[in-house]
Amino acid sequence: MPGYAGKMTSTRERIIQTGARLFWRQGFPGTGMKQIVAEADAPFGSVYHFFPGGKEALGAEAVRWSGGQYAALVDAAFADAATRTNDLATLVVDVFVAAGEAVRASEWADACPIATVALEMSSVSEPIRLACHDTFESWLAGLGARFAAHGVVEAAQRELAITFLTLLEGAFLLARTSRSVEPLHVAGTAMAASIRAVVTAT
Amino acid sequence: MPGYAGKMTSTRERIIQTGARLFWRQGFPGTGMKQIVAEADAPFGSVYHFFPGGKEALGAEAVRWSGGQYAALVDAAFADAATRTNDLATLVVDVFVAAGEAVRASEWADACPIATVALEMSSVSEPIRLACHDTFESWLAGLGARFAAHGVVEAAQRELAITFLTLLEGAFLLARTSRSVEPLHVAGTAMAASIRAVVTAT
DNA sequence: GTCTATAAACCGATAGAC
DNA sequence: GTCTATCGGTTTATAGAC
Repeated sequence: MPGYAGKMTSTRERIIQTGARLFWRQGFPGTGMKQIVAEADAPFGSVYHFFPGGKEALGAEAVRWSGGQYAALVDAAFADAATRTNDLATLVVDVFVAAGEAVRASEWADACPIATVALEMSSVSEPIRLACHDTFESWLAGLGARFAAHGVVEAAQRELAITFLTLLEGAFLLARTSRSVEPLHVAGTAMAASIRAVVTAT
Repeated sequence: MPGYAGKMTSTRERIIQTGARLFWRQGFPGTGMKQIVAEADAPFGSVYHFFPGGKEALGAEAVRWSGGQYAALVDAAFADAATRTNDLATLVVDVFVAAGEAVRASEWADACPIATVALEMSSVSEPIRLACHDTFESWLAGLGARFAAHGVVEAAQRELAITFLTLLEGAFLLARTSRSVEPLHVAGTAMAASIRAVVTAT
């Protein structure tokens, strides 16, 4: 579980990070407060001391924390792929393949850390929906900047970023249910096609 | 909620259809057996009479039922779009736009009927994961056949089908969290680019 | 097969001692 | 700020009358 191995400092941080990990794996309704404090090695009352808003407030905070962690992970994947190629279309194919290997390595359990919570809670909790929305938007901004660095014109940056995230999320879903990297590979090819379509048009 | 309005016959069918609707909206752990039987207007004991495997067995059955219903819905969307154009790339853009309007009309609540359950349960329940997997595969087969009817060569049919489903699922996720049809529109454009890339290559 | 009552465990949340 | 005990309600599942 890369990105979650950092040393845990305060009780509050330990609760957030443990919550983020459990919400990732089990979803929001599927994770109990009792399990969170138990695995965070914290007293039960602490969670309501630090999060007066209860489970909903903890969920929103955990989503935002996961978002920052995962952005760093994706950044690292891009940086690693950049050591092998400079062509953007080749680069994204490489990133999708790497994402597939990561999901396979987790035995098809760990893909996007917030997708499950987003689907479960977007029509139920406005604070959690907003946390997911803000997180996705921050990812899109990062992806757009990355495409810009590779010469993609400004008008196409956001569209390509949305295409990238959409393909990644959809492929994660199919990969987890099929226990196969095939959807990630196909998504990488599709992403390359979209990039080439934009580059050709300009 | 189109597709769920058919007359309900047996108690068993009523439980499956009500379960499917609630799992769609609230996810699997977020839906209680009590709520299902209450809304299905069935006695509580019936659910364990018809589903000795308990909630897990009902969940798998509900997923398979939803899969059939949704396939018919997507078929209808394609048929409707086909009254306006014969070009495959234009057709898929039309279908993605229509999907976006459907999600908007449900106030960003109803998108894919099984995606939430798939993410929640794929690493928890093997019967439910398999039901989701089989459902996705049946959708892919239907999409592949549709592309074949539009002249897509056999070697590219499955790849394009995966691209379509991946883009649709990812765009549904982003649309629900952002409350915007933008991801569906971008996904439609990306799908068109993939189709044109295949057609150009052959 | 239908339906009710209830078991046994768990849920989120709170009170209050320390 | 830490920790425990507990409340009231809910969960899945079962037992057993009809």
